[in-house]
Parts: sequence; structure tokens; C-alpha cells
Amino acid sequence: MASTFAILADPSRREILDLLRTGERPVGDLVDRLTLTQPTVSKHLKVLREAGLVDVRQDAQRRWYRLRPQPLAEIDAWLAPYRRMWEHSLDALERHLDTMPEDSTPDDSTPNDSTPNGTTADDSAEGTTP
Amino acid sequence: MASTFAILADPSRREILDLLRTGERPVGDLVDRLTLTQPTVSKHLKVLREAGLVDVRQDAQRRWYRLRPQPLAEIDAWLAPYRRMWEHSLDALERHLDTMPEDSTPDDSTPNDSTPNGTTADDSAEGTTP
DNA sequence: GGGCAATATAGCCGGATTGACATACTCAAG
DNA sequence: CTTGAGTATGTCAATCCGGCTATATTGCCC
Repeated sequence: MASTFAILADPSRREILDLLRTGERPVGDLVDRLTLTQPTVSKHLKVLREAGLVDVRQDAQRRWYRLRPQPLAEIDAWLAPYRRMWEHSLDALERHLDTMPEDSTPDDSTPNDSTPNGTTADDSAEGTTP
Repeated sequence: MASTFAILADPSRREILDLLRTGERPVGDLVDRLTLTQPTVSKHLKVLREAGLVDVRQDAQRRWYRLRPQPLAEIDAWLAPYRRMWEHSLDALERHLDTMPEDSTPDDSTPNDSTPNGTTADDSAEGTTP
């Protein structure tokens, strides 16, 4: 799983996966739609293959690549514990972005032990301080 | 979203997020548990901050960092179209692989439920614009 | 077998990134 | 105003990565 994030970090690779979502394709087809050269695409495919994100089927000279979603499932699993956080209060978050009220998540479980005190009251937001 | 994958690609950063999952923490606390130096942690926090993955609250000299799940939600959204692929039929997909004897799951009860495709391959794939 | 089509591999380069160290900044307490 | 805690920033070395060009490999077809 660790490396899957690194692999998805590249836009070209995500694009390849997106293309393969509709079904398997030969390399040349991918090259046609991506603005990359064939060797570059092959290199990406190698990376994806070694990560288990795609699978190849050989048909004469042509090699049909197909998506293998399993590693993505692991990413999904990694996300699981976090998912609660936005499922829990999505609207509250949006409201927060829009108007910046003053307070947010009601759950303050300070990990340490010393509840700092008043809880939150974040309003600092995006103050880019140069 | 694009950059969120790149940010999650770093194990230290994922570790930081994991630590923040239980609640906000000051920098020193993170430094204590990560085997990194304080400047390095601060640097990672800066990256996370600029990506909107964490948020800071200042309390005297101490800065409490807190998780902001929204970018993770976007990752989740990106995953959505793929999710069907494994949720729908993981075993069937593996069986569908050409001749992979590895599956060996003797009792596939999904008789003919939903052959994932058969079609796949829109071979019209050639790039010539329609 | 020769030639062509399709893909993979090798090698190179520029740029980005991570880590540590040293240093600057900020705030509260005397 | 000085000090010390807490954190941020700057710099440097090492490493990794994505893209390209050139070349090797494989397999059909004549």
C-alpha cells in the first residue's frame, strides 16, 4: 500500500488508470491519447504493473493492459478511519468554509491528557503570513 | 486534489496524519513520536498546511495542529468510480483473469450474476478523431 | 529470411524532494 | 529588556523521478 500513493501521485499514471477504467487497451492506444511518448508510457505501465495496479495480456505483438483494482481497495481501506470525520459533519465543514463561524467539530478528544482548555475556537484560517 | 496524492505518498506525512486522527497535537508532541527532527516535522506540517490537510491553532508559543479531512474526501471521491470494480465482484474479477490459477477459491457462488463484461475493449480505440 | 509493427529497455538530464544542521522568529515570564 | 521554550525558515547533500532519444526485442506477414 505504501507505494500505491506514490504511484497515484503522478498525473500521467492516474490518467492511464482512468483510461483503463472502461476496459483493457493496448499500449499504442494509450500512447495516442496521452501526450507522452511510447517509451514513457511503457515505463509508467511497468511501474503500474509492478505495483499490481494493472495486468497484461499478450496478443501477438500487442499487449492489452487491464486495470487491477485491488491496490486501490487498500487505499480505500487506509482512508476508512478518516472517512468518519467528513461523513460525520460535512455540512458543518462547508458552512465553515463559507462563512467562517467560529467553532467546528464537537469532538474534542485531546489525545494527551491535558485538555488545553477552551477547546478550539479556530478562526485563524488561511492567513498566509509571508 | 492532484497534489494530495503526492503529499500522502510520504510515509512520515501519513504518520503525522495518523497521529492527528485522535485529536489536535502541538508540534513537540509529534516530534516526540516521530523519529524525525523538529525542523523536519515543521517542514512536513507546512506542506500539510498548504495542502489544507491540517489546520493550526496558536496557543502562546505552542501551535496545535489538527486534521482537516476535506482533501481526503476528495481522494475518496476520486476513488469512487473504481470502487465499484472491487465491491462488485472481487472474486469474479480474479477468475476473469486469463488463466490465473492462484485464486483457487473453490466455492464461487456467484453463478452468473454479473459477468463484469466480456465486452471490455472498445477496440475502436484508435485515435483518429471521430 | 526480410521487413514492418508493436512494445520494452537503456541511458541521460533537469528538476523536485527529503533529511539534517544551524539559525531566526515569537511569546511569556521575570 | 533578557531569557528560554516552542516553532519556523534557510541551506546543503543525497536521492529519486519523469521525460526524452536511441536501440533492442518480439512476432506477424510477404
